[in-house]
Amino acid sequence: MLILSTEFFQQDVLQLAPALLGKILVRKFDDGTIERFRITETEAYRGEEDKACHAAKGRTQRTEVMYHQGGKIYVYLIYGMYWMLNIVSGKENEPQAVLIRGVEKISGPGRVGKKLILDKSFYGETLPSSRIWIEDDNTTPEYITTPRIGIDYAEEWKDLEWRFVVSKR
DNA sequence: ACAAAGATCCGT
DNA sequence: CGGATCTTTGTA
Repeated sequence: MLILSTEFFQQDVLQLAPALLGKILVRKFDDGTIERFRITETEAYRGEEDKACHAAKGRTQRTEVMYHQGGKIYVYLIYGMYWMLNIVSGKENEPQAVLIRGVEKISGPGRVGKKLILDKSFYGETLPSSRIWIEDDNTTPEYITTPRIGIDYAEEWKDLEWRFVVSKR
């Protein structure tokens, strides 16, 4: 069992997104309880050219952390009620992030954020931190790729197969 | 200052 | 298929 270092997340998002499948997302809650969730579904968002990526709008207060070195957390509130968990990847000034879309027994990024009790205070937090980190137990599941979900507005970028899902067996 | 849309989920 | 619910962003 190994806790992934900050540097691990500095590889390109198209490498990191599938590499995170099978890894274990660990959350230590305020009451001291620790829970582990194996990652089953991720998506890659890459660069200002990617119309589906929030950084397509450039460097703003919200997207700032995506321009940092990989290893930080990017959270944002969507539809007024769901906190989406992303891991910033790549090098400085390469806006990228991996969206954690699902973990074992929990499908959907909104439900993941709810289960982990995320909020704005996680924005910019560096992995590993005292209350959230990712472990590797050398599980490398098989997976399939599909287009990303919920980005129909992204024109020619909407069909890229940048969603990675562990395949059942 | 205001309006519009959003990397979603749930109930009808 | 529509409502919930509020932040971010663009436009004036």
